[in-house]
Amino acid sequence: MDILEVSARMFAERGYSSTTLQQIADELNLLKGSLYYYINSKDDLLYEVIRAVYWQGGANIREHSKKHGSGMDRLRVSVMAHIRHLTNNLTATTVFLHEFNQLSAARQEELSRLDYARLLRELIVEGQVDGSVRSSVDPRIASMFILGATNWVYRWYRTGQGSADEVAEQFADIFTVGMSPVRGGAFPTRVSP
Amino acid sequence: MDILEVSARMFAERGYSSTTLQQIADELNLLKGSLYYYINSKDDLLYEVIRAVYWQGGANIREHSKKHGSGMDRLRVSVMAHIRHLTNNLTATTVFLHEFNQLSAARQEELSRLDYARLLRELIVEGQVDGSVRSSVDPRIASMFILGATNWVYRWYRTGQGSADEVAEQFADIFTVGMSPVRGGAFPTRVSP
Amino acid sequence: MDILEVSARMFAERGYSSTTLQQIADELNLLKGSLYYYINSKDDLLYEVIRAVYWQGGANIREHSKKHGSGMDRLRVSVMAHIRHLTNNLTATTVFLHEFNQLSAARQEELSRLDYARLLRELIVEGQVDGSVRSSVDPRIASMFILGATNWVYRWYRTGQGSADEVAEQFADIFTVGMSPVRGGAFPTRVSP
Amino acid sequence: MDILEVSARMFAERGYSSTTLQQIADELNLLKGSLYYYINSKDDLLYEVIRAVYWQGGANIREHSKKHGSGMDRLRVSVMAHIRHLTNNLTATTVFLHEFNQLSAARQEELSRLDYARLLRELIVEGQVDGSVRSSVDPRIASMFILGATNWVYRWYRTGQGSADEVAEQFADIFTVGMSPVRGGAFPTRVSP
DNA sequence: AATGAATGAGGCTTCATTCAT
DNA sequence: GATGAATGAAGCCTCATTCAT
Repeated sequence: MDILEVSARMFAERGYSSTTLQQIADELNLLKGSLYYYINSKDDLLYEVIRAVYWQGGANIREHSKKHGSGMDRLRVSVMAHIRHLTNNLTATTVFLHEFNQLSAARQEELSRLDYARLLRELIVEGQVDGSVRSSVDPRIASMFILGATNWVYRWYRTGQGSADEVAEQFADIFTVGMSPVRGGAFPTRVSP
Repeated sequence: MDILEVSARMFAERGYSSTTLQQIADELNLLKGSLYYYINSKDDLLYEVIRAVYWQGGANIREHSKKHGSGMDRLRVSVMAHIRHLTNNLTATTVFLHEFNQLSAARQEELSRLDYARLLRELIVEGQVDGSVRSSVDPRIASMFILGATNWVYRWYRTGQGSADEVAEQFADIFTVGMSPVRGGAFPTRVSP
Repeated sequence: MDILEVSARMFAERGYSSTTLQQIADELNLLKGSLYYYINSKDDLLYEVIRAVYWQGGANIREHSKKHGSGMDRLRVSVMAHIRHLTNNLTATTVFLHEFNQLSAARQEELSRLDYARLLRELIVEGQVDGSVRSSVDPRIASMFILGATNWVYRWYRTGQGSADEVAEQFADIFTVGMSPVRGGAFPTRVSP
Repeated sequence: MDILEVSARMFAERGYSSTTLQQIADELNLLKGSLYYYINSKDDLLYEVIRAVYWQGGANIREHSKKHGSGMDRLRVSVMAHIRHLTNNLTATTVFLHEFNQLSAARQEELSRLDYARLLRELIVEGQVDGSVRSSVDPRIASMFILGATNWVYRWYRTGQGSADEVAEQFADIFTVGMSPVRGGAFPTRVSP
């Protein structure tokens, strides 16, 4: 069934609540009412789109976070893998990040059990234990920093304008260096704001 | 008029298109139709909320980007100021970041003339010229990296849980160090993805 | 007060129910609510505009219909006077003819007591008695014929494009000749339809 | 679909803007919203009603204007046919003549391409060329004279009170005689107005 | 004489959903 | 598997009218 594909694309393009079942049906050469042979509700459609990319994304991060290496190494690998995953699934990721809170409270709750930020936070903490991450870093804030940066990618990355690998590497270089223990000298001077 | 305040709060809480004028009117102890004494359309309400925080935010970044110091210094200062601005305007920022694309194409266009990312990108380029930013950094990608991280703040930052200053400093420390020219030695070894 | 003038003009231009009190107030540099210092209701405004031109028009016809001469002579004179009256009062006439049936049933009834068609019909009948109007003419149909022709004038006559007198004379020539007893010969041959 | 029929009747009876979709739906035993399964907007409903009778009317006149005979003969035939057409389509004609200017400017424009008055004017001019119409007649004014008389019919003609044929003949007799070249003598003396 | 803030009723339109066929 | 006709609830918006000041 490509109802999910079509729905994902349209939700991504014009937003969940601005997409009508009529439009989805048109795209599928079906009548509006006929959709209900396949779905139970518009809500379910959104849920399915989000759930799929959400679990895949989580599995992807988790898988890479279990590789060998320091905390920092595994953080780097996991985030790069995450960026590749979301650039490979741009429409679904867009829907996920944009329309998550259109889901019912119960479903939002359900999908929050797999907490991307927590996965990253744990890697940072492990990095601080093994010395690969600077101890002055606040794991909670830093994990949100990285997650925010990656979750913004769908807003500007367009296939064809530079490879996803390049983005992943640039991102990783910045936070890897930025969170490493200071080497060879003083910390950069602060400029008072 | 606190129609704007009330609207901003409700748009932030439940989304623009899930907020009804009925609900806004109820909150203000007005009849639905009475709102039209103050506004022209629901759309205008969204526009006003977004426009205000958008211009303030831009002015704030721009102002700080003109201070003295190296490109990196000014980048650090500007981003920290931006974080303080958005934590001080959480609801409006939420509406801005979540509902921007519910605006008419014309209004999106209008509000895109002031491009936050460009402001940051310019500072990065200037930093590369003056040597305060590592030359291997891609200004376009790095500016999006920082903007993404800061634009995610509204999703997890809640007043009372750690100060905004702390967030700003942690963020700045990471990208400042992360984008500096390498000091005293080799670049961290890449882990193949 | 030129509320009546302004209203008449706007009713003529965009129709009674498409004209809002807001628009009328704007034109008068008043606030919408302030109109109610002068009027009782929008309905009254329409009524006043129509009543004025209606009575004037009726008085005008009646006056001319009492002059000397044959029935036909007086019909001619009255209709020509009527045409001059309505071209001199184009906006009010437009409102009268276009919006008459937006009036309440009671007011329509009231304004129907002065029946233009009846005035014309009586002249035609008198003309048949005195021999100035062909006896084969049906007075009821002929009076409607003339009234229709004149009541259409407001739709195409524009000040400046030929004088009203010219229109009046052309009209009068046609129905005067057309309703006269046949002279000097046979009636024009009918073409079967 | 008898949505058009019902709508035409109600528009004729109480005017376009005083007719609500609620009333139309009630008449059809539908819910208000259900109408939109059949129509796109209230405006379209008006357009369809008018367009249909408008084209039919134009085609009817044009067809008869191409018959054989003098200009006057064809004018007579065409006008008589027009009267029969409008008496046969009283409600639609009423809507056409009363609500035409409630249409959007674009649609008014579109429907003005077929200009009834022009068709009549051309016949009059041809009549002047072939000698069947008096040369002193102003074709533009005379065509409006006839069109006005016929366009007024819907206001007073009621089925059952005299046949449409009778009306058509009376009308035709008046303007036919009235516009013929003078026979056997002087023009009727003018009465100075 | 006029303002300004509201009211309240009702209008057009949209849309997810249902259900007999 | 799918259609076609409808439902029903709700949404945005308009506007004549009121009334305290």
